[in-house]
Amino acid sequence: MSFDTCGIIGKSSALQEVFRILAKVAPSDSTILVTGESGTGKELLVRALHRNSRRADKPFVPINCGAIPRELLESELFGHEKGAFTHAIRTKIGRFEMAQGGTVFLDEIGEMDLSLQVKILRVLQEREFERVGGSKTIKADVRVVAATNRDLEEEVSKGTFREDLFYRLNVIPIVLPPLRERGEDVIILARYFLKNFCTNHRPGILGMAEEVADILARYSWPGNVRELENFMERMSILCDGESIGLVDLPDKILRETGVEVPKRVPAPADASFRWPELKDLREKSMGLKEFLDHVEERLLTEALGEVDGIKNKAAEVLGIKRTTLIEKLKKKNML
Amino acid sequence: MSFDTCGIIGKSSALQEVFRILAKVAPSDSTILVTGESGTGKELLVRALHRNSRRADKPFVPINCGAIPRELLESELFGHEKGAFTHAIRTKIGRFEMAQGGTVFLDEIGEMDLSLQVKILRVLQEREFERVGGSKTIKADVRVVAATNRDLEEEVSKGTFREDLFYRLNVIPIVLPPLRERGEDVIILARYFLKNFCTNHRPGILGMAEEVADILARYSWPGNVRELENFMERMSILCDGESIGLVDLPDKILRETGVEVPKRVPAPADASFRWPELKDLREKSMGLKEFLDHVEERLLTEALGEVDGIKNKAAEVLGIKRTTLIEKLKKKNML
DNA sequence: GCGTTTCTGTCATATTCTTGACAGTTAGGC
DNA sequence: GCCTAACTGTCAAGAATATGACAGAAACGC
Repeated sequence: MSFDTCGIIGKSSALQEVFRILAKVAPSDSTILVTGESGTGKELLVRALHRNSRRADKPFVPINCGAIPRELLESELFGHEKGAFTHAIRTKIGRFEMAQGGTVFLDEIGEMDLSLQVKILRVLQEREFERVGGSKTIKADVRVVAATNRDLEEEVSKGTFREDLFYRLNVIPIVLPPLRERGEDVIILARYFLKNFCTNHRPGILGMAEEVADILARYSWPGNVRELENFMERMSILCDGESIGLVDLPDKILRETGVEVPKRVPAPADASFRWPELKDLREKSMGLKEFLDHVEERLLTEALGEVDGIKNKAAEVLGIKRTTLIEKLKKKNML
Repeated sequence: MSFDTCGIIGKSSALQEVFRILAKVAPSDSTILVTGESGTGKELLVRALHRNSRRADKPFVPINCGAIPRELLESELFGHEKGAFTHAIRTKIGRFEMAQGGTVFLDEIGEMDLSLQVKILRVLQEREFERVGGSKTIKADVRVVAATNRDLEEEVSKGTFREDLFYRLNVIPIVLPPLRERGEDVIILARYFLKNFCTNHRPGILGMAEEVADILARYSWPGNVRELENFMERMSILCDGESIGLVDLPDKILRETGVEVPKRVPAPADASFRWPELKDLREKSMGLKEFLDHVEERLLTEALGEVDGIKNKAAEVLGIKRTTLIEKLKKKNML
């Protein structure tokens, strides 16, 4: 579908469904409301939306409505004229103006003051606004995307969120699934983060045993992707060996997933991995190229075996193109 | 020096010295006497000589003087006319005639009858001979190379070898060193043979631990290269595992080299080699290419470390060209 | 010093590898 | 049957790699 996912990683059907919707709505200018638990990557999603819209080369202006004191938020959004209030020393451009032609991302819109909600509503309906303390009306050629982790319908019934604004925003609702519902993605993301942290902050490479990956996949990740990312960073710093083992996992995760901690006693190290060394080349009387070829051949064979000879899948497992795999097999007379 | 060694393998200074001489004398037509224990590869050496001579595209005719009954040897060498003796049903061309323009290799010349020695001498001096029972004198445009594992000087003093022939042959003496004096070559050859037998008669690859190689290098190899070759073939058939271990070596060799057999008990398998598997890629979240690159990088680093950063030597250790090594380092930002 | 050897990096060339585009097969689903 | 989806191999072009030829720098012997 040629949709730029801008670094959002995952293959779960839940996520793919989100991408499907996103690809459909991105080209239009419709207002979008993204809902999802905190840490599910809402901002990333909206960035992707922007990048795939007609406004991609115009500004993307995110603003976290929950992080800014309500007194300041208005002038932040709309700007203010000089002398509008104390400290308003000079005229200031607001986010909506900065975003001309582009996209404004209102994060945590559920935190927004009722009084401000009206002004946002006006922007959505009339496509215009005024700076704080200003009288000139400014046209707003912006696409508005909002996000929240609250249940806005509930806020509406509690009276803390304007019903009319909710309906305006909720033209296209997109629900970002929590990590725990993205199955396989946990492992993909975990390995991705681990690798990232290693290349940046570590000599050598820290691996993760498959049993460990399985446990992580079963954990609930209440903090979603953000929690996972932090967790992998911690692991990359704390673990010394070649690979993250069961013993390295914090009790919290082990308890929740109900794993018997095998104690640090056994250390079987039966057939654990060891990077090939020069002496291994010598032992097999191979040159570098021949050795690498042989390693490659073994991996090709194993990959093919694992997927019943389906070259298509084997190539994916190996992270190479199918045609590349075929050419390799040809070269090695395995075809 | 661009000398084609025709499959003679080794780097020992003893052997290099032989090559040096060989390269010098090959282009000339001088008679050569190769001395060396049995199994040192005399025939191979003479073939190399021939191939590097001006006669390379003419016949190379070897004849083992010790293997042919003396009654037959003469007619074998010089041919015979029809009816020269019983069974001489038809005229037969001898080896010297076959070799016209090429090289005749008289192996085990020490075994040759005194009466025949005279005729060889005539070939060397007059460059001519007659077929057995023939009267026509035939010109012999051949280069003669002789070899023996006996001490010809001793044979001369015992009276079993003609002094004049000895001096004629011994124009250029080449002494092929016994394997036990070729140090490092034992290991090179052992690995070479092992690899050969494996590719031909075995699924998979049998390696040889470095400790084993060290022991082989210390053994005396009375049968020289031939014994070593046979031995490696035996190993390739008898050993089951990934690699030849101390326990696989016959007592004879262990006793001679004074090695304590560590019994079959321990089997520590501490950090023994294991070919990388698919799960190792997954554990490190690498694709095939990235993984191989990483293995390569580690090996490059290790090789460089082993030779104090001398890229020239590192390349040799790895069995690649120096320039290739440099390009690889460049690509990996290690330069 | 000076000649010789050894090691070095660069560069152009030849070779090999990778991949996208294509077209043909097979296997179900209906 | 027919359609779709997944899998297959081929091929050409572009990217990447390997290597021979070169020339400059260090090391060595004398």
